[in-house]
Amino acid sequence: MVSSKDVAKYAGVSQTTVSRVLNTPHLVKGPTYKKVMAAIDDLNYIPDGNARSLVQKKTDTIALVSGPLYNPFFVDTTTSIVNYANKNGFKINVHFSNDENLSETYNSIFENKVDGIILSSILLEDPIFDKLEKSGIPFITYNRKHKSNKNFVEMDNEQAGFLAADYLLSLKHETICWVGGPLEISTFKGRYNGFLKAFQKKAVAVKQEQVFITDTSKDELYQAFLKMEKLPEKPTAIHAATDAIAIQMMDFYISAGYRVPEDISIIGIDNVEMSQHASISLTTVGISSPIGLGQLAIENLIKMIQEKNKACIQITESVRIFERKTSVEK
Amino acid sequence: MVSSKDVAKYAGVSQTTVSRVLNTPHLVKGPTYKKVMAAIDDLNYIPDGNARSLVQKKTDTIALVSGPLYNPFFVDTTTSIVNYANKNGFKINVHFSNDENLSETYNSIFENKVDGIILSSILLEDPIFDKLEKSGIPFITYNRKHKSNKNFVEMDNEQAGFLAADYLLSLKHETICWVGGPLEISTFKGRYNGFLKAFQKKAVAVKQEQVFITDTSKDELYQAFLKMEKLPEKPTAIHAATDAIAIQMMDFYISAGYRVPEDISIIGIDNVEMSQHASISLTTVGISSPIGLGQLAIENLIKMIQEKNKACIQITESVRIFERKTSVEK
DNA sequence: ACCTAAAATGGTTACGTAGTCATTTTGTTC
DNA sequence: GAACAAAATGACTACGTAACCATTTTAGGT
Repeated sequence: MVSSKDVAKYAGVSQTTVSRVLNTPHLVKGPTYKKVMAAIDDLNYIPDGNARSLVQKKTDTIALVSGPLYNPFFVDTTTSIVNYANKNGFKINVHFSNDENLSETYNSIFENKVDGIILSSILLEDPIFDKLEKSGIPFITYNRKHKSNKNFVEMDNEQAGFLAADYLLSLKHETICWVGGPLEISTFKGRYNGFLKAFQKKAVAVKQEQVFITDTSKDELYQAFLKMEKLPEKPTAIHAATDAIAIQMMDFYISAGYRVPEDISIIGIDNVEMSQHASISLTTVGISSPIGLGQLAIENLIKMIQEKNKACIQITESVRIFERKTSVEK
Repeated sequence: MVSSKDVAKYAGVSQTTVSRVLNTPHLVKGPTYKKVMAAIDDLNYIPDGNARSLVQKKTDTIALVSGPLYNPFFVDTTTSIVNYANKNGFKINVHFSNDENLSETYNSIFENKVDGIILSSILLEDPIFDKLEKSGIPFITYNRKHKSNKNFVEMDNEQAGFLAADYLLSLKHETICWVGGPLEISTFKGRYNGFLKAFQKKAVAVKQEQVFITDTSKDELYQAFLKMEKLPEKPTAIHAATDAIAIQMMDFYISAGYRVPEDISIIGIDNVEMSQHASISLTTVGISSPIGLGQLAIENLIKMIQEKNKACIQITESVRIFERKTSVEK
C-alpha cells in the first residue's frame, strides 16, 4: 500500500503538500503541483478512504435497509436510491431485511459508522426506533413509518386503500376479499382503514371472513387463496394491499385455471414498474407524482446530511387509480 | 462520540483492556470483563469501524457492480449476493452501472478500499480489467467475463444459445429472429455462436436480416420489433439472448395485439425468477443447478478473501431448457 | 513464606489522512 | 535593497483502534 508519505518522499515535498494537491490545489504552486501529480501517477497512489473518514468523521456512506427484491416495490426504490446516492458521491450499503435478521443488520450499521440511514422495514411501535434516535445518525423512513417518526416519506395509505375499494365497489363487486400484511405496519394499517372506510361510505358491511391478514409470504398467501376458494361466497374481486401481493394472488388464480379479470378482478397498491408489463397490466393505486418514494427519501436524507438540517421531513404523497386490465365490472 | 478511551477511563482500566474485552475476552478476568461491559453499556459505546479498518487493513466490505435491476437477472443475483455477504459479516456497496458511469464507479470503489469486488458489467476487452488487476484487490466476475479473466462464474453461454435455437427449430419454426446485445460482451457472443451452431447443425442458413444486435435498451428493442414487423417473412419465433429481452419483446407483441405463443413463440435465456410468474411463464434456458450465478460468485469471492487464495475460480455451469408456455410448435 | 511461571493488565505505537500552526519563500512597494 | 504582506510549504498532531512489548498480579508448588 502506497501512502501519501511515500508520494511525498518520492516527490521531495511534505505529506501536507500532497494532501493539499488533492484537496486544495489552489494553495499549491504550479511546478510543485505537477511534481506531486507525477509522483501520484508513478506510484499509483490512491488515498485511503478509511483514514480520511477517521479524521473527517464522515464516511460518505448511507445504509439502506430495504425489503426483499422479490417484492417489486423494493426493486423500484432500491434502484432510485442507489443511483441517486452514487451520483451524489455517496456509497450505499444495502441490507435486505426479512424482519428477522434486523438486529444483526443494525449492529453492523452502527458499528460501521454511516452518515445516514434510509429504511423501510419498521413497525409502528418498533423498539429499534429508540436506538436509531439515540445513535444520532440522520435517518429517514420511506413507505412505512414509526408512530413517532420525525422523518418519513409515504403515500396517503388510507386514501389509497379507500380508492382501491371504492373502485371495486363502483364496478358492482359485492364479494371483495382484502389481502394484506400485519396491521402493526403503517402501510397495511392505513390501507386497511381506507378499505373499511369505502365500505362504510356505501353502507356495506365488511365480513371478517373476507379479510386476510398474512405475513405476505408466498406460503401464507397461498393459504389465504385456498381459504377463499372454500368460502360460501367466493370473491369476485381481490383488494390486495400491495402490488406484490396482487401479482402473487394473480399467479395462484391463473395457475388454478381462472382468468383475470374475466373470472376474478384484482387491484393492488403501489403502482410498481412491473405492474405495467403488458403481460401483467395490473390495475393499481399509486402516487400521482412521477417521483417515487425511494427517490424522495434519498434526496431528503442527503439534504439532511449535507445541511445538518434538523427540519422534519414529513411527506405524504397523494394517490390516484391507475386503470389497467385486471379489474372489470362484475 | 464515545471512544474506547472514554470507556477505559469510566471503567478504570486501560484502553487496551477495553479492546481486549471486545476482541479477546478470554484474556480478561471475570470482574474486569463485567466492569468494562457495564461501562460500554452505560456509555452506549460502539467501536469505530473506520479506525478498526485503518489498523487492520480490512474493511469487511465488498463492492458489487451490478447491471440495473430492471433486468430481472440482476434482481436475482443482487438478492443472493447481498444476503450471503451480510450473513457472513460483509457489507455490500452496491453500484448499478449503465455502462457509462463506470469510471466514476470504479474510482469510488478503489478509494474506499474494499476487500473484494464482484462484478458483472465488463466487456471482453474492457480496459478496466488491467486497473482491477493492478489494484491487487480480489475480484470475480459473474455472468460476463473478460478475455483474460482469472476468476469468473458463468453459464455455458454457447450451449444455452444452441439449446434455445435447437428447441425452436425442433418445434418446426423456420423464421426465427435473434435479438441480443453487443457481441463485445461474452454472454451475447457465446449465445449468438450457439444460435448459429444450431442452424448449422440443421443445415439451415441464418439470414442476416433476422439478427438484431441492440444495446438492449427498451428503445432499441422497440426499433427491432418494428423492423421485424416489416420483414418480408415475419418471424414465427423469437430467440431472445436474455430473459429480460424476451419479456420486453413479449410486451411489444402483446401490446400490439398478438397472442403469445399462439401468434409468436418466444424463448429467453437466464431462467430468472420472474419468468416463473404464471402470467409470464417464459420458456427459457437456465443453469441446471439450483444455485444461481450470483450465489456461486459471492461464495467464491469470500473464500478468496478469507483464505487469501490465489487459486483460479473458473466455473462454467451447464444448462438446460425450462419448458413453460411461451413457445409452441408452429 | 518464597520462587517461578502463567495470567492479567498497562503503556506505547502504527495505521494514513487532514487540520493547525509555524516557518520559509516570493513578490510588491517605496 | 529594505520592509512587509502574501503566498507557499513544512512540522506536528489528532482521529480511534489493535498490535506489540513491558509490567504487574495471581496461582501453584515447594
